[in-house]
Formats: sequence, structure tokens, C-alpha cells
Amino acid sequence: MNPNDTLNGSLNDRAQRLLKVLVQSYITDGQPMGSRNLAKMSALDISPATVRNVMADLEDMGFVEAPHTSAGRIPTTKGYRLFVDTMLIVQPLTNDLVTRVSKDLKSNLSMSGLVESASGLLSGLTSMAGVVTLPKQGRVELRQIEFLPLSNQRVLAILIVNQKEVQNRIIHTDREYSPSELEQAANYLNELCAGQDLVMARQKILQELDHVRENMNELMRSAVEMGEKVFSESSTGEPDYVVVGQTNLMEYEELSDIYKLRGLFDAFSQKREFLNLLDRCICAEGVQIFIGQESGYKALDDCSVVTSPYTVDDEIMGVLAVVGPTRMSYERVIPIVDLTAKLLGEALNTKS
Amino acid sequence: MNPNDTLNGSLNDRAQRLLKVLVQSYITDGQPMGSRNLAKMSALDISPATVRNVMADLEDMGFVEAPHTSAGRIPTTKGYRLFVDTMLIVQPLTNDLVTRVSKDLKSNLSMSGLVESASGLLSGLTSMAGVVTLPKQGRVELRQIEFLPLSNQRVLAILIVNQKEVQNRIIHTDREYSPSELEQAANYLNELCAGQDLVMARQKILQELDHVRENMNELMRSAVEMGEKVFSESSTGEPDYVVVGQTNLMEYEELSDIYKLRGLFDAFSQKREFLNLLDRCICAEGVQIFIGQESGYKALDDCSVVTSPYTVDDEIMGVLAVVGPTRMSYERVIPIVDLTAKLLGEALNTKS
DNA sequence: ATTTAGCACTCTCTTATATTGAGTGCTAAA
DNA sequence: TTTAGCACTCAATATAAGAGAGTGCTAAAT
Repeated sequence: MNPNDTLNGSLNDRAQRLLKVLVQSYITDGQPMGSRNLAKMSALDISPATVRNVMADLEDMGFVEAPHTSAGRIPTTKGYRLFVDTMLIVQPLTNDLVTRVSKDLKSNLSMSGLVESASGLLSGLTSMAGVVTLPKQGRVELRQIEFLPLSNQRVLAILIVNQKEVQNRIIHTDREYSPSELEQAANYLNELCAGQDLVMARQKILQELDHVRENMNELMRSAVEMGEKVFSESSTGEPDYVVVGQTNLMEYEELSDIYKLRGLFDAFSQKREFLNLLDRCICAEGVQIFIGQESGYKALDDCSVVTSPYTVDDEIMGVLAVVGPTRMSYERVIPIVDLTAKLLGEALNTKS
Repeated sequence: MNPNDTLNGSLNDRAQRLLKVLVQSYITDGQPMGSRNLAKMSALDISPATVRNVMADLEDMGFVEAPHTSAGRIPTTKGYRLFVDTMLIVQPLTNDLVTRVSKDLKSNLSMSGLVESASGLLSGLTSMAGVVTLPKQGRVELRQIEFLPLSNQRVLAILIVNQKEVQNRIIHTDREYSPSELEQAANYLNELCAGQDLVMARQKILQELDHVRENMNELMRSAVEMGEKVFSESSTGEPDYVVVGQTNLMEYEELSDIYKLRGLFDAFSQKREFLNLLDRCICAEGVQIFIGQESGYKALDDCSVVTSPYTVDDEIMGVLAVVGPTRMSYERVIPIVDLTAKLLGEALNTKS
């Protein structure tokens, strides 16, 4: 068997080298590459005709394709995948960049500001779109609950959770309550639930509800019922992630079709599909990449997504990502995503 | 002087009628209108040649222009302006629509949800982009302040304002404080400032700061200093407005140039210019319209903005707007903006 | 004094046609 | 197995021609 044979499925060195050169060239130039050029650039000392033979094989195997008969070849999704998995050499980051990212993140006081910054960094450093999910409140520990009377049979419940965060919810009650009544109710609930996880607290209250119905006095009944209302209202429809630099994507020819672009932007603002995709990465360790159709969502067909979870104390808090055209410089983007994830985790750590 | 003379600056009836027909036709069709067609549609029983004479006059006066020699005429900004100011008959709203908007808004519990809904309605009903600024906290009355110790010389300040809303701010202190110290500080500040406007409260604290330096004990000094820090930190970088339906704008040919579109989207996300524009409407009563370059911002050159402030108890709380191509159905959009502003105000009212 | 008909003219848009250049696939020779 | 050579394909570009829409102007009609 010939050592240069490429038809048995696994690629020989020469074919791999040619593919690598082709992918790199296409990523920088955006032009299909012809055999003549490829022969020259590969430094392999073979003729264009030979390159053509190899390319025909690579096309049979699905790694490259030709936009039309007389154009050169461009990588397919499968081609990019092989490149990313086995031939890619990530570019080292300059110290300069690291300190810049670090500074940028640390200059942030609030958590939402931090997420915004991270997103902005991803977008700015890559000239593509940056996405960062809000850190998920793994265990939400109730620290204290307070009630404040409003008008019209409504009560404002203030939940202080996780030592630092405040949530407020408005509940509708069956009648007006006086401030002192509310204070007693709060005391009762604090005693019952303080220090517990919100989910647990709710269960405890539901138990209590049965119990209380027969035995307890009117006040406690009210208190428990109010607690039930507070905890049943799920989280306050906040944003799930932050996107910065959407408009950068308009600069890329591959995406400049207005319909594709609209689909993509809609996907960002509807969030559902995109959140699903990000959720899938939350279990993966380190940087993960979805190339073109691999993501499974039509809106992302012409895009690649480079994601990484970010962690605090080894616990995954969220995911961040860069979204851009499949023809992106993975070698540059991957370390940027990696770095940002690590430093965001660190920055969050000092805030807890 | 001839009653049909159009050259002395003010338009005679016939010219007005022709302009009106032209604008309406162009808004629905998007096609430049020729003299032949215009003569027919105007029902004026004049020949195309006469129409051509009138159009030449209108062009001299800057109300219409011709994309090229042998196209019909289209309205200029000035033409749209005259149309909007003097010839427009707003379409009456169906009861159906009114109840739908009303229901949609009332089904909302939180304020941010309400704003989101309003924005969505504007966008959905017009197939353009809807913008709603968050209601501004005109007078923010401090009701209560609480402190919670965090780690690393930081303290969480919880401000309860306006009977219903909670703001939380993290301040950095000169040393660690115990919970009981903080409680006393809170009590002190509550006594000093409760019931006051935030701005007033700050001034009071600044006064107190001078006073306290000599006379008072250590605790009170700390308290006042903390208060100073709390109030000096301005509002918590929240979003200023909500945009829904940006992507709708991609459907309009007038805006389908990718560079214009990018400028527009960037303007939305940078917010600065756009906020300035909206601020300008806050003093105007009722619906206000910016046509094309009238806004003064390059990004909005090909757009019109229909705005209205929304009020609670005759006090202006914010502004909402629809953004779309200059060639929009003003007759339809204006009442929608008007209605949404009114009902949003009402909906907010029942929430205070 | 306006209004109108008629005509030459302008400009866009569409369609057809040719030309060029890049690059391939195949065949036969090295 | 590799290479040179050649016929062929296809996109991109330029060029020309013709149709359609609509104008501006002039001279006649009202």
C-alpha cells in the first residue's frame, strides 16, 4: 500500500498538511484556494496536479468542497472540525492582554457590571459577538425576610438572600395588614426558614400550611400563607444572558445576507434556542466549539460558537461564548474565551 | 393673481391635494408617482401636463423630489412634515385593539414587565421597533434604610423608597462593622432622613457631616459617613430603555443597506444619542414626530420616530416611541403610540 | 392666462452576448 | 506515483441594445 494513499479513510501526513494549510489560508483570506497556490504554500514540493488528486480525495471524504467547478476548495464543517480537533495550535496570549482583561474585570463593582464587562471584552477582543450568561444562583439561601404594607391589599416582601443580594416581590393578600402584624409574620417566617435554601424553605412552608390549618392562630396562618405566596412566585424575569457586539457580525460577508442576519438576531433576542445551546456546554469542561450546523439550530448554521463555562470554587456558575462566522480565527479566539472565563470566575470569587 | 398659483410660497388647494395624494400613495406603495397616475388618483380632472407643472413648483419649494430624471416624484422630509402637520387624518382605533392593549398591559405584575410589554406592543402592532424608557423616579422618597455586613470591609445598604421599591448598594468602609453597630447607624440615619427625598436626604447628611465632626460620638460619625457613601453613589447602572423588534427594521428596503442598519443598531445599543432624542420629547405634550434628518442624528437619517411621553397623575414618567422608516403609515402609527402611552400611564398608576 | 397635447429626451431596468481568468478533471507520458 | 498538457466549466465583468416610464418644453386650444 502506498504511504500517500488517502482513500482508506484515515489521512496521511501529506493530506493533513494540505488540509491544514488550506483551512488556515481560507480563514485569513476568505478565498477558495486553488491547487497551484496550495502547492506553493504547502512547501511540499509537489505539483499542482498532485495537489488536485489529493483534493479530490479530500472532497470525497467530505473535508473540503468547491463552491463551483472552477473555484478552489474551501473547508466543510467536517474539515473545520478536523482542523480544530487535531491541527490547531492556539496562539499564546500576550501578558499585555491578560492584564488588560484582568483590570477591566476587576474595575467592576456590581455583578451585572461584571457580566457586561466580560461580554464587552469578548466582543471587543474578537470583533465578533460576546455572550455571557448571568451566574446562576446555585443554592439561594434565605437570610431574612421583611414585609412592607402597600396600598390595595398588597404587601411588598423583601428577601435578603446569599448574604448580599436583595429580591423584592409584591404579593396580593386577602385583606389589609397592619405594619405590626406584618412584622410578627416576618418574625415567624424568619424563625421558620432563615438559613435555608429557597426551595427547601418553600417545602417547609407547604408542610406548615397543612399543620397550621387546624392548630394555629389566625396570625400564624396568615404568615404562612403569605410565605407561600412569596416563594411560589418564581424568579423575577430577569435577563438570562447579555450579548454585546451583535452588530459586529454585520461586517462579515458570510453573514451579510439580511435574512440570515435577521434569523440570527432574532435568535439572540428570543433567547430560547441559544440558552439551550449554552446549557449543553455547562457540563463540558473547558472550551467547547460548535461549528456551523453542529449546533443544530438553523439560525446558527453559518456561525461557529466558542464557549466555556466559568467557575467559582470549582462550581460552574455560568457559560460565556463568542459567536462569529464559521470562518473565524479559532487559534486566536479559543485562548481569549478561555482566559475570559478564568478571569471572570476569579473576579466573581472576590465578590462573594 | 391666479387662484391656482403656487409660486408665492403658500400652497393653493390643488397643490395641497396633489401633495397629499402623492404622500399617501408613496407611503403605501413605495413607488415614485408619475404625473399620469397622480392626475388620475387625485380625482381633480386635470391633465398630466398640468400636474407636471404643479409638481415642478412643489419641487422648487422643496416638498418633493425626483430620484432621477424619468422617475415620478417622492416626498422630501419637508413634504412629509407638511403632510403630518396639516393633512393627516389619524385612523380611528378599533375597540378590539384598545381592549387588547389594555389587557396586555394589565396582565403585568412587575414594572419592568410592564415596560417590556408596552415595547412589545408598539413593535408588534406597527411591525417596526418599539422603545420605552423606564419610568423615572421623579421624587424618590426614602422610607427606610438598612445595613447588612459583608466580608472585606464592605456593607450592603438596602434602601426602601417610594413605598414599594428596593435599591441595594454596596459601599466600602474604613473598617469592619458589627451587625449591632450597623443597626444603630441605620436607626440614626432613619431618624434623620426617613420620609425625605433622596436628594434632600443627601444634603441633610452633608450638613450633618460638618456638624458631627466636632460634637458627636464615634458611632454617629460612622453612621453619617456611611450615609454619605450610600447617597453619593448614583443610580445602579440599570437599563434606560427597552427596545423590542429591532429586527423588524431589517425588512424595510429603505433601511436594508447593511451599513445604515449597523449604524442604527449601534445607536440603539449605545443609547446615548437616542436617549438625548427621547429627552427632548419629555417636555412636549402628546405625540411628537421626528422625520428623517429632523432628529439631528446621522443614524436616524432614514428613519422617523413617533414619540409620546407617558404620565401618571399628570406627571411625566417617561417616553415611548416607535422607530421605523420615514415612509411609514403615520396615520396608523400615531394613534397606536398615543394609545399605548395613555394605557401605560394608567397601568402604572394602579401599581403605585 | 391657464391648460393641454405632442414630442424629444433622459434615465433605469432588463436581457442578451462576448470576453477573461481562475481552476478543475482527465489522459498520457515520465 | 507523479507530472505536464489540454479541453472544459463556471463566475465575473463589460458591452450593447431595447423597452418602459416619465419628464420638460413648446405651441396650440380654451
